[in-house]
Amino acid sequence: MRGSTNFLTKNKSVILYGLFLAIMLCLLKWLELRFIVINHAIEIYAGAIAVIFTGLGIWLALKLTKPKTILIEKEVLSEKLETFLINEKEIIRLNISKRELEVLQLMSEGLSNQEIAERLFVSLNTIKTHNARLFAKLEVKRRTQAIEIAKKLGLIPQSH
Amino acid sequence: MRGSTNFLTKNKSVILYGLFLAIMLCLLKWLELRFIVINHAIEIYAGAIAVIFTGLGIWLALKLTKPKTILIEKEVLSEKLETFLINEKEIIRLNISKRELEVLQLMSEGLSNQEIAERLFVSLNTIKTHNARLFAKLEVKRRTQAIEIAKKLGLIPQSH
DNA sequence: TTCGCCTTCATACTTTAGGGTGATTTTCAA
DNA sequence: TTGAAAATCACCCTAAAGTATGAAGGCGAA
Repeated sequence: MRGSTNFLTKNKSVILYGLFLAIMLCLLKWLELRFIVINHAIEIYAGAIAVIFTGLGIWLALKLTKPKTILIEKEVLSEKLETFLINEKEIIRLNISKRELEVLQLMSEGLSNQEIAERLFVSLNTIKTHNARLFAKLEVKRRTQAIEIAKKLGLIPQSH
Repeated sequence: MRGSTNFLTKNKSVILYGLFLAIMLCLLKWLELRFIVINHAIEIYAGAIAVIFTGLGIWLALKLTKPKTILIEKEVLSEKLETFLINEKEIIRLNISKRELEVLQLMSEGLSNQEIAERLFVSLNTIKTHNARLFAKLEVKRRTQAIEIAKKLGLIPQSH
C-alpha cells in the first residue's frame, strides 16, 4: 500500500515533468517559428537528447540507488525484560491473590509444602488449600505443571 | 496535513525545475549562438545536454523518491544463548546418563512418574529408580528442586 | 452493615513421590 | 570376551502431595 502511493507520487512528478517539457518544447517551436534565426533541427535534437537523458538519469538513480533505509533498531524486549518482569496482567486475569502468588513462588524454588508453611508461618493445611486454588486457577494437576505454566506466563521470575 | 506538504514539495520541485530549465535554455541559447559557426560544436553541445540532463534526472529521482523505512529488529542475544544452549559439560561433570536426562526433561514439563513411564514405555519403578539416581547426582530431595537446579545449570532448556 | 473475597485451619481420604534394597538384562569399551 | 556402567524391574515402606468438604475470622466495597 505504501509502495503504490510512492510509485504514484513518483509517476505523477514524472508525468508533470514530461508535460512541462512538452509545453516548453512547443513554446520553443513557436518561438523558433516566430524568429526564424536559428536552425530548428538542432532544437529538436537537443530536446530529444534532454528528454532521453533525463529519463536515463531517473532510471539510473532508481536502479542503482539502494533504497534509502532508515534503520530503526527496535530493542527486542520480549526475551529479556519480559522474562524478568512479572506479568501482572496475567496475574490479574487469572485472579491469583497475593498469598497464592507467594506460595507459587516458593513452590517454584523447590520448597515442600511443609517448608512453605514454615516460611509463611501458617499451617500445612493452609498451603494445601492455596495449592488447590492455584492449581484450579492455572488449570493444572500438579505443582510441577503449575511451576512450568507460571514461568511461561511470567507469573514468577525465571530461574537464571 | 500530509497532502499539503506533499503538494508543496512537489510544487517546489516543479518550480525549481522550471527555473532550472529556463536558465538552462537561456544558457543553451547562448552557447548555441556562440558556437553556431563551429561545426564540431554540435557534438559538444549534445554531450553537454546529455550530461546535464542525466544529472537532472538523477537529481529528480533522488529528490522525489521517499526514503523507505525498513524496520530491523535487533535481537539481544547476549543472555539468550547461554540460556538456550544446554550445558553438556555440566551433564558430563555430574555424570548424568541419557535416560536420566530424558526423565529429567519430562519431569520438568510437569509429567508425573506414571506419565513419564508410559511415555518412555517402561515401568513406574524404573522411573523411580532414575529419579533416585538423578536426585542423588543433583544433590536434591525433590523433583521440584531437581527441575530448579537443572534449569539453572542448563541441563534442560528453559521454558519460554 | 451486609456481601463477597481472602486467608486461615481442620479432618479425612486418595494418589503420587521418594527411599531402600536387590536383581536381571543390555550395552559398550578395554 | 569380560567387566563396568547403564537400564530395567520388583517389593515394601514412608513421606509428601493432592482432593474434598466444611468452617471461621478479617477486610474492603456497595
